[in-house]
Amino acid sequence: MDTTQRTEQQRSADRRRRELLEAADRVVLRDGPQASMNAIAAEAGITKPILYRHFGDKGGLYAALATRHTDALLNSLRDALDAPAERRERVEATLDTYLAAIEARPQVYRFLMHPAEGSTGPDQGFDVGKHSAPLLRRMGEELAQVIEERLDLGPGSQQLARVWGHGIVGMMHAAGDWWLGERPCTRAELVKSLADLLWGRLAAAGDKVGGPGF
Amino acid sequence: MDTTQRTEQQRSADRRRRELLEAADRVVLRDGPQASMNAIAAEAGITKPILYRHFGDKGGLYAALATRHTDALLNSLRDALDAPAERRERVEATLDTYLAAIEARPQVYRFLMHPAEGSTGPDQGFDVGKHSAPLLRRMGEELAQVIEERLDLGPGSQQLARVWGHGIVGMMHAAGDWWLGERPCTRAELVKSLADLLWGRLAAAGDKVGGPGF
DNA sequence: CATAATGTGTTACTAGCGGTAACCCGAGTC
DNA sequence: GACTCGGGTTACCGCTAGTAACACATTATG
Repeated sequence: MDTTQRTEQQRSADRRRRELLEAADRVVLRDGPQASMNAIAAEAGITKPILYRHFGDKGGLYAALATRHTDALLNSLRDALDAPAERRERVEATLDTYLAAIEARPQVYRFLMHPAEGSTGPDQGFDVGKHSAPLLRRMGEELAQVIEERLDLGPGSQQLARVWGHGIVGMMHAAGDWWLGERPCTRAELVKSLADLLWGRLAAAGDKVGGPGF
Repeated sequence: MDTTQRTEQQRSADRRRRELLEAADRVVLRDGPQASMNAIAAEAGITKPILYRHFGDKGGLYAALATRHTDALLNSLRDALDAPAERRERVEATLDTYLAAIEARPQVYRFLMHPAEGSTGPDQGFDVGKHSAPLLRRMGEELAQVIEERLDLGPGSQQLARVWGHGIVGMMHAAGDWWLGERPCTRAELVKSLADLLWGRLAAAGDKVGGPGF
């Protein structure tokens, strides 16, 4: 039988794969999104073609790497979302979890968010770009699912939940990106401000006296 | 005096610059964000070094191109924001303006949003990336300014307005990006859903019966 | 035991990118 | 006529993603 042999090889391949991913992780953490295949191969102590045998192309490597971090982050977010507390507290916890993650490892974050899909190569249409739902989309869909599962939104709830999921994720992302660059306030303040926004303070705010209103 | 001569040259240079930008526009509209300097030069009927003499590097060309479209879009948004109507209507008009813009010219939109900053070149740290506030930031700042000018937000209003500005822009962007890819509903529906989100319907919604609440 | 096959790795290459140095040529000027 | 000078080109550099072809070890098989 070659099944045992195949599993043996499979295991070995998986181990190598994990080693390569860890090396890639280190390089990305050091060099950011511009990490080149050469650099990653060098860090792993091997040469490029091996990387390509394992991951197909840069998109494949990106996908594998992204899936890892994405899964980890999504798990954290789910935990925050599932904590036993008031809705507002949960929202704040989720926002804070996300912001803490991007604060702790900005290089990884930038790699995930700005996958440098420019791909100087001649193959742009091939399978790069479609590799794995680029984190933002996945987060949006996940959040949409949670919203749709737990909130009573009346008719058209599914569509509404999806719009909100992507919208909220986008809000979180853009604000986080800006905050990470300028650090204009503490994380807690940012969380509170965003939660206030989601709680309708924009609609509730009064016009400034003398102004034409907004 | 050489002032007349200089203005003469200046005018000529400006004309060329505009021609080049229009050529670049055409290429970007056709090829998307991967438009190469070679392709742009070819479209303009000239060769690369001229482009580099005019714009410094790819970042400079991007900046010039982006500034153009960004200014146009920002003007449209300001108009929508300044229309004489209720706040809710203004917000909806602004959202709709943005979404209509990205719907009308998705290639340009993708070029502006995902500048392909990967920049395979060896110069990543030089001045690329810092060129011009990448649209999202500019929109965020503009919106923040409008919010801060017109709304009475109490203490810390400036910070709050900036967080909201970037957050709302991010929401609009992410939802728009997703919508543009999947087209799950009409533009009007999307606008209404987003406005509802901003109006606090998330906080106001009831828990789904039987569920643990959100 | 020799030989074929198979996985694992390398070197050396292609094609295309952003960016630049060096040259080239026509138009004015002394 | 020599001379600068702005606008243009060719030919190149160093880098990238990706690949073809070759080399070595191990293992299965005659």
